[in-house]
Parts: sequence; C-alpha cells; structure tokens
Amino acid sequence: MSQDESALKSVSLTVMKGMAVLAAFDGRTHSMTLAELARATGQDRATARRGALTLVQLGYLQQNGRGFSLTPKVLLIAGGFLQANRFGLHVQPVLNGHAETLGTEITLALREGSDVLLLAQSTLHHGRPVSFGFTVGSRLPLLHTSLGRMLLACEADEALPDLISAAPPPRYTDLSLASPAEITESIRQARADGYAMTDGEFEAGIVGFAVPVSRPGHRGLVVGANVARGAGGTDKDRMLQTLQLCAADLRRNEALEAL
Amino acid sequence: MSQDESALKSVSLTVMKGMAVLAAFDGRTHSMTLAELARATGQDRATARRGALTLVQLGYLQQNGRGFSLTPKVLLIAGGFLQANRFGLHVQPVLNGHAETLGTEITLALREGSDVLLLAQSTLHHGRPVSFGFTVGSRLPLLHTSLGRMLLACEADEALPDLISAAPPPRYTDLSLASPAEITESIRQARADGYAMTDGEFEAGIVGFAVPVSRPGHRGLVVGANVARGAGGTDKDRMLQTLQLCAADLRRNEALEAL
DNA sequence: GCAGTTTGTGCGATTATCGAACATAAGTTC
DNA sequence: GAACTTATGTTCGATAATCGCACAAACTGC
Repeated sequence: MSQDESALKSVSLTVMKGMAVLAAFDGRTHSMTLAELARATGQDRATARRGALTLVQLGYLQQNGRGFSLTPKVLLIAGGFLQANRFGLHVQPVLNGHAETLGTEITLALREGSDVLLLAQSTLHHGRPVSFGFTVGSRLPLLHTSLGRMLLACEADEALPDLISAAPPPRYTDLSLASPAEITESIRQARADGYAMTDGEFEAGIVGFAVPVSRPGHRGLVVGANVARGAGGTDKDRMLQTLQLCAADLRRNEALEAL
Repeated sequence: MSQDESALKSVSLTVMKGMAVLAAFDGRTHSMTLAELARATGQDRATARRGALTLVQLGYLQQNGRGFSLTPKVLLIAGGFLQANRFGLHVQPVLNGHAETLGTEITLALREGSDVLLLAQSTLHHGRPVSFGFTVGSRLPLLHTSLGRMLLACEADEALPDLISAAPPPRYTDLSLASPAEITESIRQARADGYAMTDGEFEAGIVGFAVPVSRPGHRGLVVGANVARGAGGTDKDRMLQTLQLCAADLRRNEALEAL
C-alpha cells in the first residue's frame, strides 16, 4: 500500500462533508438556506442540514430564520494560522511601511487552486478606496489580475495550460484578455519583465502591478498594488521599485517560511 | 421534543471531532505532533490522526515530518465571513481613518467565550509598533485588557461572576489585577465611565483604552487603542474622544449588523 | 386558498467510524 | 551501539453513527 493509498484510507468522509459545508460559505452571499447549501455542497439535504446544525452548535454558523451565515468565531481559525506564523509581527508592519511610502495599498498573495488568495493587506485611509474591499482570505481571479498573472508566471511551463483552462476566463471588463493564447503571452511577458501589469482587466479604471517574492524552492508568492488610472502622482517605475523593495524585505521573512 | 433537543439529535459527532482538530491549532505553537493533537483534543490517537489526515487531504493542514500545521487555505474560511459582511469596504476604512487621526492602531473586538476576539485592526504604519503582533482572529485575555474589561462591562451583572471565574486570571505583569473583586470593581468603573483603561496589566509599559460601540440589543462590541506609557503626544482625553468618534461611526455599520 | 418549495423529523439499513492491539519508527540516554 | 521510551502507522471486526427516504409541517408567492 502506497502512502497515497494509506492517506486515502485514513480519510474521514464525514469530516470532509462537514468541511464542505463550512467552505460553501465563501463570502459570495450573506447567508444561505438549507436548500442552497445542499446544492452548493452536492450533499443530500438531510446530510447538509446535519453538517450545518453541527456548525451552529459549535458556534461557527448562526441561523437566522431560514438563513445560515458564518459567525465571527471562524476568524479564530485564520487567527491560528496568522498567530502561529507571526504575521502580525513580521508581515503586517512590512506591508504597512511600504504602503505608506507608496501611498497606496499593498497586498501579499499566493495561489490557492484556481484562485489568488490574499494573505495580508495594508490599506490606507484615503478619500477613495481603490479596491473592491478585499480582505485577508479573499479570492481574486487568477487570470485577470496582476497578482494572478505574476503567480502564474511563477509556475512551471508545463503546469500553465491546465491552470489556465481550470480557471475559465469570465471577462470582467472589455479590457480583460479573452483567449488562453493572449493570457499565456502576458504571463510570458511578466516572467521576462519580472513584474506583471494589468490595466482595467478586472476592475475598470484600475491599473494593477505585481512582483514576485523571490524564494527558490518555495511556493509562488507575490506582492501587488493598484492605482486608479489617471490618478497621476505615482508613476510606474516608482511603484515597481517600492514593490520590489517590499518583496525583498519579505524574502527571508520567517512568517513566510512554511508557505 | 424541544428545539434544543432536536438540534442535539441532528448534530454530527464526527464533524465535531474534525472541527476540534482544526480548532486545536490555535496559534500558540507553530505545529503539533499527532500525540500533542490527541492530547489537545482529548480524542483517541487514531481518531485524531484520521481527522488530521482528512484536513491534510483537504488542504487546510500540512504535514512536515511529524508536525502538522495550518496552511494559508484556512484564511479562506475567515475570508468567507469578512467578504460576506463587507468588512473590507465598511469597517477597515473606518478604523484606518480614525487610526490616522490618532496616530496609533485601532482594534475592533468582541467577546468569544472566555476571550477577546479581534475582528479587525487598522493597518497604518506607525513608527513604533505598540502591540504584540496581533491579527484578525487573535485571542486576547478578557480580564486584563482594556478591550476585555470594556466587553465585560457590556455584559449583564448576573453573567459577570461566571465569566470572571471561567477566565482564571493569570497575572501577566506585576500590575495585573489579581482578585475577582478588584476586577469586578474595575468593570463597574468602566461601565460608569463609558470607557475602560488598563495600565500595564497585560503588556508592561502599555496603556490600553477601550470604548463600546453602543448597539442596544446586540452583542457587545468595542474599539480600543494602546499607547506606550510615557510616549507623550497623545493625551487620554484626545484618545478617548477619537475612539468614541470611531465607535459612533461603527454604530450602524452594515458590516456589523449580523453580529 | 392553492400549488410549489422548503424545512423538520423519524426510522431502520448499512456504512463509516472507532479504538484496541500489534508492528514499526524515531528519539533519548547511557 | 544498546536499551528504553515515546510516537506513529496499520489492521480489523464490533457497533455506533450516519445516511437518505418518506412523510409531516411550514413557508412563500400568486
């Protein structure tokens, strides 16, 4: 029996079902009914209901009439990770410092499946927020964001076709690249340049930049920032330079060692 | 059959066990062995192992030799909550704005069981970090922090003795209040004053302030800030005023409606 | 009020889970 | 290196927990 087979034999199907219920609350809607939950998880209605009621009992979900929604207690799970890795001490101040230099928010992200996963973010107080209100734990599209493009550029060539087809490209704006060939070319370009830039592909009027945190032998990790097009002030070279300094500061950051 | 009994009958014991494994990774240690995990959860070793291997299979845990640790994927669970409630749009900018006024970081928190749970924290760059590196999802002590004291002041009188005894007071510094009577008195004082202040009780040399977000009929919610003692600059009245303005701005915040 | 949809519940078949016992591996001390 | 201790991996059968079906109750929209 190989290690994979042994691992599969030791997997608890019921725990998986419970986690699937929890993961179905992915932030797209405020709450879900049992029928929606059963559809989202593909589980029998009665099974999904039992999973949900268990999570209610544990305090991770609350029930309001027919709707179920996550409670703040789920933040503890993320806190377990963030605290164990000392993000608050070692990552957040780095992002905060460079974001102040740059005058716009900075985001640290990696690839999780077919999405960009936001690990940390420094947001500033300015009259007009640049982003959609993303937070730690937010998913962004892999294909049409600068973060995602840069993350794809960190992948091995042979992995790209599958990643690109697994993340079918809905077009967010008229400017979003449509064909896998175009996307592949822009990934190649990002790799050659050492940075990725997208212009209005995900959010109209928003220019995104991303650079890699160079860590050979580790999972791809990137930092990025956005500006509103035409905002002036911060030019491309200065932005890239600051992002690269930030990436350099994160290079041997102990909080990121385990990623 | 009452609603409680019906809920208990529909609870999945196996899902509970799997969640207990996940919750055992509470950030206190970087990783845990199976033996530690079995002890932490009180489960039979083989059961804890199956739970852990299931979570590894799902991507929420990783195994490194004998140690298991959380992966960044757990941030998605928190992201589900933060996104569903629009924290990034509606809460973060409020905290950041007032933190800029105040010149120190501001924290939003509520009570979760016997702990303070950090919901959000401003991300501005201040010259000197005041805190221990707390993050979203961090737990703080209920009894010896200004946040915790203010949260206790939001509780009904008859609930206080149980809450105080459930959170046995380790003393963090020489200045930490030791006896339940002293703690109760300071909670009473916080209630009368409309703010809580602690001086060196949790972190030596750190003065903490907290004020409630007034929301009758809702769970207690507080905002707080810390200063290093002797730092000058920011006086007490100005700090309290800013915290109170921040609390007022959060009073009818739609992101916090469901709490 | 009616039709359609959703939720709650009971029940028994059966499947998944459990933990004991044993084997193997790793770590510590001398 | 040997002996001891601790930890991990595996197998297996008893059985407890889970499952999903069917029905009842509740809700929603016209």
